[in-house]
Amino acid sequence: MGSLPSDPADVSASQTVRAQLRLREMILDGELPAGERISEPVVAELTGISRTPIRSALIRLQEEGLLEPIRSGGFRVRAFSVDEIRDAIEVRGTLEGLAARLAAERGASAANLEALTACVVTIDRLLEQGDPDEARFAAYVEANSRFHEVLAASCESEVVQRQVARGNALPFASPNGFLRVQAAAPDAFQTLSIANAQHRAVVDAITRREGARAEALMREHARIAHRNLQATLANPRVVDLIPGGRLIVHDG
Amino acid sequence: MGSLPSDPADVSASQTVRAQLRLREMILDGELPAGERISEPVVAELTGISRTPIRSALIRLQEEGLLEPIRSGGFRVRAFSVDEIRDAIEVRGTLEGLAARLAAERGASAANLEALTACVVTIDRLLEQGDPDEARFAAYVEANSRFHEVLAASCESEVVQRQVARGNALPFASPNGFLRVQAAAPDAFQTLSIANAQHRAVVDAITRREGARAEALMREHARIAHRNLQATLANPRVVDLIPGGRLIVHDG
DNA sequence: TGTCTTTGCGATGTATACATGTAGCTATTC
DNA sequence: GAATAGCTACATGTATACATCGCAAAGACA
Repeated sequence: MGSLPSDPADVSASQTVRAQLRLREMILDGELPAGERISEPVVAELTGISRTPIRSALIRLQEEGLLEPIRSGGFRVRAFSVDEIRDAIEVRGTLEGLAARLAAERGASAANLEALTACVVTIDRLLEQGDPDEARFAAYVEANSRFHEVLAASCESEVVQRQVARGNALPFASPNGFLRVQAAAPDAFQTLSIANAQHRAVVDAITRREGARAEALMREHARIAHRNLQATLANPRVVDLIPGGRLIVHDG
Repeated sequence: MGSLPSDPADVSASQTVRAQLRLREMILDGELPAGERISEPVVAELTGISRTPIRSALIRLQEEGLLEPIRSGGFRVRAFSVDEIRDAIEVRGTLEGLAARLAAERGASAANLEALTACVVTIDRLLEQGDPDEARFAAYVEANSRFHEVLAASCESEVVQRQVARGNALPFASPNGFLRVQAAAPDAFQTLSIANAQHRAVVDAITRREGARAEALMREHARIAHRNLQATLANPRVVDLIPGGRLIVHDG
């Protein structure tokens, strides 16, 4: 009842889930700065949610990797070095590569292959339309998201799917993490075209049961994010285009 | 105060940690059978710990993969199909392979390389002594554990290390999961020798900065567990030799 | 003036009380 | 006899009260 009515997607969910969503949002938006201790009473007051559900949410966010425990108790918002982001991207690529390989070796269902193809086609059409406006960009994010989601599901392994989701948990590691800066780059069209060509090639590899090829492609596909990371660092003004950009610590 | 004095490793830790350790133990020992809902008041009574820390522990164990949420609320002990265990082993191999590759490509520290070699030498000496008694087996477990631990640390990446730890979280996926059944097999000496030869080869590959070789070796190394899993299924009497063996559900 | 000590505030960790919702059982009716 | 409806009991989700521990600030003493 105490929760603000402006909160989105907060209806008909438990306080714990609401707290988790809200806190993640606050962290990614920089309302809770990196390195700062999270005070339970303060965020309880801020969100209008009592301490108990806040507590549960904090534990989940720690497991998620967004928070780190403090020795004397409680949590603080984690800061991410460039090296850590690079490694997180590599982890995602490796896990998505595993999913692709297993999908190829074990055979993906016709439904999943169709869904993957549909995503590729959608993205191709969007790219044909030239410079993206906000609506087309949202459609692109949606299709890209769905491609990676269906791919993880294509190996029909809950265990793998779960682990891939964990690999994507860090905001910078997610397939959509750097999408906004990617789309804002001068060579955006080319990069996005290459990315979608990789999508298409992966679907082809899975269809032909070529596991090693599918795996290598997904790994390389993830490494596009490395370039985007570099671009982000070179042009600090775009740091606010990526979720949680403020959490990046710029060390030597 | 209410906790049983017989509890091991329970001194000087928070109630939450105690609860997590104790609950994990109870699940792995079969005290809390797979599929059964975990009743907070019951385990609170059983452990002498109040509901709040129990709650925190349950959330952590869910993130760990040992529990699954129930739609109407609460958690139940997860059952693992043979396929899921197979996939979990594959995930571990993939992540340890990543760690090995990065260690090779980036170069491992002299200290880590020495520590890895020390583990290999220790295991070799233990194998030379013939049939293992309980003490030698414990030493073997210790050395094997340490090898995998140091390997994960050798890429100097907290992110990778963390993800490897997550991959090992499921009891069957851990490097030591099937060690007892492996040591009890008739061809135990040969299998353990092969495993240690793989250890040695990985160290060699990392030293020579041969990333692809190191990765392939760790993947194949993990797959030894597949054979052990088959052996376990063929001889149901050894199911109690592996931690959490009772959680395996035997479907067609 | 600097350092050490002490005091106080506020945080977390823990326990418990309360409300709501669900599942299972029983009784009644068709 | 079976099915349905209602009730009971117990579970979780939530809120809050309490104790302990850490940290910071202020004051006193050398």
